[in-house]
Amino acid sequence: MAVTLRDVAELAGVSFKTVSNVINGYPHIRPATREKVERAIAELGYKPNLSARSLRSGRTDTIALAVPELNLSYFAELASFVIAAAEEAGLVTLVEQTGGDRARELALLQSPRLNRTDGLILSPLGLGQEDAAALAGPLPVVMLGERTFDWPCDHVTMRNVEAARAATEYLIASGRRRIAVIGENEAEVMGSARLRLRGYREALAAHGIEYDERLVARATLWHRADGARAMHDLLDRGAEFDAVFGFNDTLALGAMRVLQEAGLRVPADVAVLGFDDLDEAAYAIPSLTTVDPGREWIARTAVETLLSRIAPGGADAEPRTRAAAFAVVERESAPPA
Amino acid sequence: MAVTLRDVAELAGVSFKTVSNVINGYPHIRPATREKVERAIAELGYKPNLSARSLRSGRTDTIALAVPELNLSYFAELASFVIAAAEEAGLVTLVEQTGGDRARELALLQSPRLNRTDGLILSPLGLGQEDAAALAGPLPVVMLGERTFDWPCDHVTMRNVEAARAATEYLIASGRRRIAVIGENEAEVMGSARLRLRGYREALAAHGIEYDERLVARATLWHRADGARAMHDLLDRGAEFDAVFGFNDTLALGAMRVLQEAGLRVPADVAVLGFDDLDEAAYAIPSLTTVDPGREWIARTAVETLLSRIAPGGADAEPRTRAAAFAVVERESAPPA
DNA sequence: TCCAGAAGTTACAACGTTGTAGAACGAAGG
DNA sequence: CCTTCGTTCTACAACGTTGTAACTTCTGGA
Repeated sequence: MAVTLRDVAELAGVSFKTVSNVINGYPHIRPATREKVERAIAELGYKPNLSARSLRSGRTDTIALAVPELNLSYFAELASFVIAAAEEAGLVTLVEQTGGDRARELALLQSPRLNRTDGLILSPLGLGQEDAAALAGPLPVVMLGERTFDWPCDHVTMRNVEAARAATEYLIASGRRRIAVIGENEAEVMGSARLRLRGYREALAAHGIEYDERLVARATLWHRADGARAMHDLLDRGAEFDAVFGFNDTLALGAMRVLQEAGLRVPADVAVLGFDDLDEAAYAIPSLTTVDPGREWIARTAVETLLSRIAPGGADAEPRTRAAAFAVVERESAPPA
Repeated sequence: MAVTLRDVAELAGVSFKTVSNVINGYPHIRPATREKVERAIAELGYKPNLSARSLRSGRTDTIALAVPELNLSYFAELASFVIAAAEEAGLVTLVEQTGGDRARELALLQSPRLNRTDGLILSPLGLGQEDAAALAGPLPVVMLGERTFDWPCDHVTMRNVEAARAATEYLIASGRRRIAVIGENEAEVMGSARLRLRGYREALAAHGIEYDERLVARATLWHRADGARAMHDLLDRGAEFDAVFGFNDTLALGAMRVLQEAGLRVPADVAVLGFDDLDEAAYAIPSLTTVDPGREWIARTAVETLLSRIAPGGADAEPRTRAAAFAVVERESAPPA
């Protein structure tokens, strides 16, 4: 039913292998032959069967991208960049959602689905050191997120600790002293939450401000609703603070909403600072001061790194870790000093 | 290098076809044989080669989802639901971004990439009636968006006209008379913009309010920045209005931001109403009154529709159109009467 | 005891492509 | 005119799976 190489070959009056050669840019073909073949291809509307091509050649020209959830804006924007970068390189992207769940992350790594893929970009939340073996397979994997475990794969990451420290110091520099944080999650062994908390604590320590556990609000998932809930917790328990650092923008925005519902003014009474620099942050009211973690660079670099792994001989290189530059983006919710 | 059926067969001491039968759930297999085979599969960590399976069987267990951009929150949330629904049905989702560009939409429809796919869910912006031929191929396509053209495929849609009319009537009922709209795009022959504008005009007409072109602001893309720009246009040209209806939430949020920058109070001076009910809308300040278009239902129904097309014999059925229920979600930016 | 039919297993041929090896052809060099 | 060597094209064999059809081996009824 579908048009095959043989159909094209017959119409062009050549062997089907010659058609294959034309398609694959084999150099030694007479211009006249090439033209005949190309005309036949156009006439029949031939499209190569990619399953057959993959089976034979081993290449799929497809990558997988696995994120916790696509309706977390950070991951949506990340995915958008990854897909665009992959497309530029001629690759299609298959998107998986893991829910940030260790079991689902592991299941994905074992899944035969990935064998229709040349590599995986994974943004893990649940995996730990004990899962290193699951990554040892032949499939190239690029991890998004700090190299906190000794996993045998490339990492493309943001500078969580440094950025969180810079963000906190920005608040301190603007005169805030009682800085609450939202997003701590002790279940996460070594993910962003822990690293950003560390940066926060380093900043406090560097400025002689005591770490106060009462200012730390938990949030396992990082939706707006979780930020709102966390802020309610803080308010309910009578915590006193003059700034809030949300471990991501959605948490910060959820919290900011609750602050204003409670009659507190942002930034007059409480400054709010986020992390991610979502498109949304610039349009919030007040606009959200936040950390730009270099999302686009991360996406492009992840694709690039994966491509160089996939390339012949690329599998042998030592695992690399590359970190994006970050910047505090000054806006209304936390004005500079 | 990879483990194949033959390796498993050898270890289990059966023919490789028997292994295939076990994997495919063929009923007539002795329990003892099945167990031997399963043990061998587990021991070798066998995973079927999906390219080979696709080549032979014609099925790919993959669907493609094409949206304009994943960093438009509406499409991110939609994609999240589609991927989840597909996964429940055992399908993997391949995500494409078209930029809402007719040429790229057409290119995708022609692309050999889709032959590694059992079907496509497409959210078109640029296609028109003249492109019907491009849809006539063998690949099942489910369109998201009103059946404004006579395309030979299924449609799963929101009730754009009715919902926009209801939204406008909601504003009218709350006492607003000068209602600006943001998002008109005459380049789009018959997309959401046109339909929502029609609903708006119907509502005005039904209440004896004259349609005033000066209250209509254009926006080709529907990012927050476009909403902000459109609102600047309205303000710059001295348009007088007591309400704004953004054709989607991001436009409305961008506009709301500019309104407040200009010193106008929402909703006291100007009511703002959006369309989409993004997660974000509930946390905006003020929270955004909007239309819930039934996004999750649309996503699930699109996957379901595509599945029934893919199923044997499904190709023959008449094209169906199914529309989601909608609801105006009352929030602060446009309080009820 | 034999036979029919079901249960259980296997052999073989595709699916459409690319890699390898080599055949046919022509041009250049002696 | 023969040899050599590139150019151009072709034949054949995979890649790993599933569909078809056939072959055994059982089971139960006459």
